Amino acid sequence: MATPQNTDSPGVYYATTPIFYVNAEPHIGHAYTTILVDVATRYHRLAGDDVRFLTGTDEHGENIQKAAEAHGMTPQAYTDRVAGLFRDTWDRLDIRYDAFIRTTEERHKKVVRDVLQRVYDQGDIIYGEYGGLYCVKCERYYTEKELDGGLCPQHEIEPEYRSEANYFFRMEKYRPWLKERLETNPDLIRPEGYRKEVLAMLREPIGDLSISRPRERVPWGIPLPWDEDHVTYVWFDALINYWSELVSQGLEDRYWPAAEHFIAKDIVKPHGVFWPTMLKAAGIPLFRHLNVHGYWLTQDRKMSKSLGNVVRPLDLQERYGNDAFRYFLMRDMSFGLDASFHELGLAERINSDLANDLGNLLNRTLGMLGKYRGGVVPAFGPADDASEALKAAFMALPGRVRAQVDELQFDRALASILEAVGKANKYVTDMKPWELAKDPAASGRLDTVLRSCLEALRCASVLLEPVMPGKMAELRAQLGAHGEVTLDAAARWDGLPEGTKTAPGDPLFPRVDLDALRASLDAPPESEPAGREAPPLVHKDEIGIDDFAALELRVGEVVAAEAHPKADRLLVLTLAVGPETRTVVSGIKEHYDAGALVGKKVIVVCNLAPVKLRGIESQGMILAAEDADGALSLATLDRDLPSGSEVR
RNA sequence: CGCGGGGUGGAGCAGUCUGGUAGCUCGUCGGGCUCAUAACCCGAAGGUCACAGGUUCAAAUCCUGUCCCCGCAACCA
Repeated sequence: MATPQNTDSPGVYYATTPIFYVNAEPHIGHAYTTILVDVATRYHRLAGDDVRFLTGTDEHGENIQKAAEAHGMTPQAYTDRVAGLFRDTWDRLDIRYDAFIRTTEERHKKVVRDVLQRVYDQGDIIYGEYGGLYCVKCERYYTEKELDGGLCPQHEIEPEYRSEANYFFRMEKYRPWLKERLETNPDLIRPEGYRKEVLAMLREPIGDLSISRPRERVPWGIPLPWDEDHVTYVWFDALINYWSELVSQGLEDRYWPAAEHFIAKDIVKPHGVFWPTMLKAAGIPLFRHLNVHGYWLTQDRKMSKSLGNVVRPLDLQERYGNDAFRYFLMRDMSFGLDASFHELGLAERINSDLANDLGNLLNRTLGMLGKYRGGVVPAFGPADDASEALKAAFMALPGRVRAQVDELQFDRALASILEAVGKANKYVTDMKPWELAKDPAASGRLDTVLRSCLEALRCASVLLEPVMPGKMAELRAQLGAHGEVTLDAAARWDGLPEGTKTAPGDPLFPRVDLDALRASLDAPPESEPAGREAPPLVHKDEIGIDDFAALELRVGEVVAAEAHPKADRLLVLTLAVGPETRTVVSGIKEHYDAGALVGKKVIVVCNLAPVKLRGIESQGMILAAEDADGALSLATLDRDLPSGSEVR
């Protein structure tokens, strides 16, 4: 599991989540990454490793500033509130993090400034002089490769050389080094697919990284130590949290090279490209692994706020229980791949694995123990093949689970454990303890069966502890087990002292009524749950009537519409505006079928400067309303008026 | 020819790196058991592992090509 240069600290495990951007409430994506790290760190704690788990919040930048304004709060008050929201969520999900870093904390800012200064002093941060070929119309830079015969591919004009008043990190300089590093460290980024993706990024110039913004425009940031008129921009601020928190506690020597970063696949580039080159420039050793997981999909679309399909983790936690929810997330996603989230799938998983197999094994075992042995743990009776086989299956588990966890195969680790639980259930059926109980001569054999089941349950509870800390503690409480909870304890078949009094309780995992759930899922959707406050509107600067009158809006009739041949989201519309015909390229392909648009009368902005979009000139734009979820509706006419009519 | 992921019994997935009788959960059908949360156990039906070539004694797995689906990027005047 360790890479060749990082074998120096095999028993040390420093795991991180990304620091989450506080412009929204925590959702399932945040929750999954964080639970994942919680599970991974808890497994390493079980194994006795020296573990540190860091999470936190990213609180700087223009968007935060705007969001704070929109809520009528200062940035500090706003970020305080949202950071608190994240911490509350993690508490409720039973996340046991060791440290929580906020990028607005002094201890973080200090380290960021130190690192910046160090990189600056050695000449890897440069001002202005870098610049590049800039197309004034696109308002962006182009690399020579992107240019079409030296001309901007969009506007076919010659770009000008321009240098911006920004600082740049000389990232490109480190590209060959990083490439070589990834080639010689095949598991630095894992799973494999994401390593390949980063290597693909490194095949072409990655350019230098803009790392500052003028402070006058974005005051909510960390000023550069050598130029207080600029603040750090995004990544040089955020990524350093993984290092700054340790430094602030004086723990970098103890934990650093053993860093395990966990991220979702959308931030592979910053973590796979920016971060390693930054570390290299700062003279800090590389992290041990970058571990990349996929998305949870609902209705096969990415979970996102704009789609309005956010599954709120707290809702599910309340309905199904935190432990069962964590179990589902770990069991139903193969690390690195996307997975589908369906409430029904969650419920089925709970019933089959947790209620029927594990919970029921506990219930039937304690039931028999109470009936036949007064609820007191017996010594083993004589051994037999079946009991030995069951024991062997469980004794092989800790090593197997450990290996699977090291490979990030949490789904398989859980399957392995539940497979052993299944064997225990079969063992009960095969041994027929209820018959042994009728035969006084079989008393010793009955002891063996009961004791074996008890040990199986205890071992399973220890191995499942990292995923379901609450329920597994309950399970052991019912067993009367008070021994230590370690990987070693899961590798013993004598962890429950004879004479222990068990304490049967309520079913550990009540079954979910699937028929009722199916019925409720099929039922017409309830109206939007009340009580969710609408976010305040963000207003633009006030304008005068003259500004408005500068717009030339007219009625246009769609006479033809077809897909843009070179773009996925664009339609090419041909509009009749009075006697004129115009071509307008519009980004509505996902919302309207081309055919259905013909004949519609829409509002056209006629005096907008024409622009080439993916090779086709658009002569104006059409108006549409867009809601918070991204749904579009074209502005059209209430009564039929001829095309060309002016709109005011 | 932008980058990447996926296509495996009715559903959802693992297995593919490291070829060797195709596996898991759910669902269906039949049986067993009765300690237990209508749970547990056994058995059956159901798959030409997207398609076509190739390598091999042997291919879901390796190679080549094709088709389809999905993300990302680009694009949204």
